[in-house]
Amino acid sequence: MPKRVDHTQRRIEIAEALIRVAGRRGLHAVGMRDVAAEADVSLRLVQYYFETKEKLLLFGLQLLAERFGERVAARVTAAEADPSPRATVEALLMAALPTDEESRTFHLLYTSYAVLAVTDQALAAQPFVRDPDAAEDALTKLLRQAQGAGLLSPGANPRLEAVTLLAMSAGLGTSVLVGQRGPEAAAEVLHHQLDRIFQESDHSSRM
Amino acid sequence: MPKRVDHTQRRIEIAEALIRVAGRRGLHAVGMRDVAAEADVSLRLVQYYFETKEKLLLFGLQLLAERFGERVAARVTAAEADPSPRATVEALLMAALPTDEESRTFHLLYTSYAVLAVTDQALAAQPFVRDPDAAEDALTKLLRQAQGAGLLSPGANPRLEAVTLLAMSAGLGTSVLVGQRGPEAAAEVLHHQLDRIFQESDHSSRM
DNA sequence: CTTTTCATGGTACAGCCGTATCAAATTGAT
DNA sequence: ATCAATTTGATACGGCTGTACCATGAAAAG
Repeated sequence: MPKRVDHTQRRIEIAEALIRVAGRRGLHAVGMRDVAAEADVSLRLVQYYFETKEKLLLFGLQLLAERFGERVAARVTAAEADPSPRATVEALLMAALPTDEESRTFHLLYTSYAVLAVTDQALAAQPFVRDPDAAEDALTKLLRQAQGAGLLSPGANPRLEAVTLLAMSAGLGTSVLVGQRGPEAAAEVLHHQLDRIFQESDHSSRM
Repeated sequence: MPKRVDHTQRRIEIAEALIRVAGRRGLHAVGMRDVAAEADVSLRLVQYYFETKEKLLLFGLQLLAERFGERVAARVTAAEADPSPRATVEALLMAALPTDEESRTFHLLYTSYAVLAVTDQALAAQPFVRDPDAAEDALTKLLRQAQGAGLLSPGANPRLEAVTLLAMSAGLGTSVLVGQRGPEAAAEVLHHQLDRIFQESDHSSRM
């Protein structure tokens, strides 16, 4: 048999090129030829590994979500060195803000995909909802643990707070993306909200 | 001189057609011919009133923002019949959620424009930031008034809460748009957040 | 060797897009 | 009525897009 190439690896390389060029010029502006040029391969090769553009986009979305999930997971894991549950929660939420170029690209492209999914059924069939739900579950779990440790303000509803925090984080992320405010300002808002939920200090009863 | 037509009116009609078809098929999928067909005029006419597609898009965005601003203002005004400041705030935030078709279209298109503006400088130059800032100012003002009336929880920061609420509303709106949750669930989250901010004596909360 | 099968390249094609061009109506002022 | 400004209409053009087609290079198997 002829030269064997790891298809999956090649597909990843090409999809990474897609993500790069889309992050620069916008998802709407990227064509097959742009991806080929960015990946430094021929147009035919892009067609070879992804028969159609739609499949390329789907794979790109998948890869994007995967990569970002890993990024968040890594930060959360790193934060778990800190015994404080709040640090973990904070790491999770902050990782979602478009602070550096990588997260900025993620935010931009994920939003682009989401907008497309509203009117494109092929994208809508993709697990767009699954990832946010996973984040919701993970955050809820963290909050529940904190609640078990008596760190949460009384009467807090972990799931509700998780939804609230994630919605805030997403909204703040978008506002940062469009330049309405800087990442620091967004972080501050998040921080303040965490202060409210993790009401550890002003509990004067120590018996 | 020939038949006099109100140019502004015609431009509005055509831009409305743009908004309709873009709300249905997505902004990325709409072309000049689609707009012409939707407005039931010839392609040439669309070119006549908007020399270029870019100008059409810009005008469409402008109209969209204007219309939505009026919508929100109308709801807020209507809510002001209710003496409770909270009702006004609630009206403002709820009007931004994609509950019916009109607000759904607004959310979809505004997000589409915002995403485009990140990589397109012509759109970025548009006052994308002005409108959110206006909403922020308006909401801050409302909260300050409520605070003056002693209705807010102690130590609340009106501006910070305004930013928080709007970010949440935007994030929740997106999640509703992509079908992650229903409008009722989003409203519930918002409602709960308002319960927290408006912490005074247990008012006779109607509804 | 040859053969077979995968991998790559170049290029052509049909279609759509925004825009430009060429005409023709319509209508108010002279 | 005539003229000319304004508004509408049909169509053509160049460019770009995704995809299909045909060919060739490379390397393992016979």
